[in-house]
Amino acid sequence: MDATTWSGRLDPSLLDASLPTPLYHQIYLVLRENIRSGAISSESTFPGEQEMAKMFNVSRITVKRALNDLASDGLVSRHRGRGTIVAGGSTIPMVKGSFDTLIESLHIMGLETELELLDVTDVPVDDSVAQHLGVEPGTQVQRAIRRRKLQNEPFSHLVTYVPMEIAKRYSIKDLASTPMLTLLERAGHPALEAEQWITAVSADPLVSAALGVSVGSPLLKIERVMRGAKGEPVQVIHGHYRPDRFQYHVKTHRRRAPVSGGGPATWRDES
Amino acid sequence: MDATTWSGRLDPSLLDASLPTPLYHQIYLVLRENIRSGAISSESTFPGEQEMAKMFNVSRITVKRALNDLASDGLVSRHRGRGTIVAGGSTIPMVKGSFDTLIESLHIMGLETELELLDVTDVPVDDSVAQHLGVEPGTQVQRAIRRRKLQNEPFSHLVTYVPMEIAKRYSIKDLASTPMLTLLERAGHPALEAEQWITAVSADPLVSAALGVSVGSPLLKIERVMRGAKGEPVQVIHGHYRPDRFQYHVKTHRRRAPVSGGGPATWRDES
DNA sequence: CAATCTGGACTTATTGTTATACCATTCTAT
DNA sequence: ATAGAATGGTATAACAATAAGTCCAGATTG
Repeated sequence: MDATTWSGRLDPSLLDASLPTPLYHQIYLVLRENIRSGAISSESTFPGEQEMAKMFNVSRITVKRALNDLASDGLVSRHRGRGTIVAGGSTIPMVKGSFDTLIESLHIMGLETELELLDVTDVPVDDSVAQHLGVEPGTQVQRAIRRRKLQNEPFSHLVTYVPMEIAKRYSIKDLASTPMLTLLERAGHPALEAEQWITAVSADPLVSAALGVSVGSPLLKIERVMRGAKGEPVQVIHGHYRPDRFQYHVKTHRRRAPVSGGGPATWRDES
Repeated sequence: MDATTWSGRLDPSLLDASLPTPLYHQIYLVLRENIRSGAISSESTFPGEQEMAKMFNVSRITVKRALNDLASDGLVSRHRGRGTIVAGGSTIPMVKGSFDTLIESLHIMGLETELELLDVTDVPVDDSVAQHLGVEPGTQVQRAIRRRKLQNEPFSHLVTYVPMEIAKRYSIKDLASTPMLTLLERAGHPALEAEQWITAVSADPLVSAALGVSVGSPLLKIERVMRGAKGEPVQVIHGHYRPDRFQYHVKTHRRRAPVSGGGPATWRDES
């Protein structure tokens, strides 16, 4: 086996034909993920279209379309007679979020990224947000929709809900120019505690349009509740992040040496 | 407005027709996400098909198909003359991962969930894993593919890579019965440090088959490098998690009181 | 320079999506 | 009770997209 040729170890019989997603797009997704994760190293050459067609058990033209889509994304380059080559040096800027140093992380974000204020409206909260904010469903709160960019490329879509009594202590102008955490501090409700839930979701049309991704493509979703000195909720954030531009990074270490074969030990975050 | 009727605040003009994803599926995804996140409370009634068709600016039959798909997932119930009602009490068991108490979390998982050993093979590592393990690409390592279930429903797909010199200190039989962290301890390389990267990815055919989800559906992906006493990598895990059955939960608090308008403060995890 | 690899372009059968029109059931106001 | 107006369900048809077969063009390699 040639070291510069990717030896696809993909099980062919696993594409699902009973799906609304066309085959060529499924193949596109698989290959893109393999490229992004580094499982297919850059500068390496794919097997030919014919061979890949056999691998996936589809027609050659189906593979071709997937590869062409990758090429139009700039992830691979294709040349007659030479083959399809994984584009090297894909220096996509990547934002790294971190739990260890949440605030530093947010501050660095604030410095290195641009924030866009898309909308500010007072809305009645739905059940989920109401529960987190500790108010009755339907209560009016201030909803701000913001978008964060890195080098002019959007990577996160943020919907924040702030109780009216806190929100009325700053202006919409402030919102556009000042970090929200600072505004909350000034309003007398500094965020002291954060609780987060992290999942993955399909991009819905609203968010996908804002982030420039396809509807249904995977996004990292983070729901965050910020609480003040008395444990009172001061802010709820629903954040959606492009996984190709944003990644959460966590480093933990064990608190005490493990006992061989023993019970659970505890870990804590690095400082 | 009736309290039991969901007042859809969905922007109609945002469905993207220039995509491989059909309209009915985009609508399905949007509604499903709204139900799952709690934005549409359970027991509430949707507006009629006709009205929703206007909302999304599509034909009634397109909305119908989305709603039928939701119904066949058991998320809503539909009755002639009555309408479409969000199914209540969706007691889907959910596993909660946590960074704060990584090991406890893993131990609880080990107790409350079932682990399946799907495959153990010695394979040459790809570039990405090689880098994390600090070995040359192509070096042989032990790869174990495992699947974790909660109440017989799979929720995670785990691929672990262990250097051969560590792997040969335990048997495959051990692997099937004993937690991996315990095996590593016994092998003289207890995991003392963990580094994780969290993103979202589309399910590729291999993982989707193992987890029982559609190809292309969103999954939470966690890459974890475990290191020993001297910082030597002892294990690399590539984990894929079903977002409807697994969620990461993090609670952090600020280390010191913030200075109003001041510089960055630090946070750390709750203990 | 010829054989053979590579990807590209064209045509076509099939499938899937979406819309229009009409039917069945349930609820509600009379 | 009963009529009307909700609701969702079914049938048909136009249209678009997918995926396969076949032939063509450029590059590489001996």
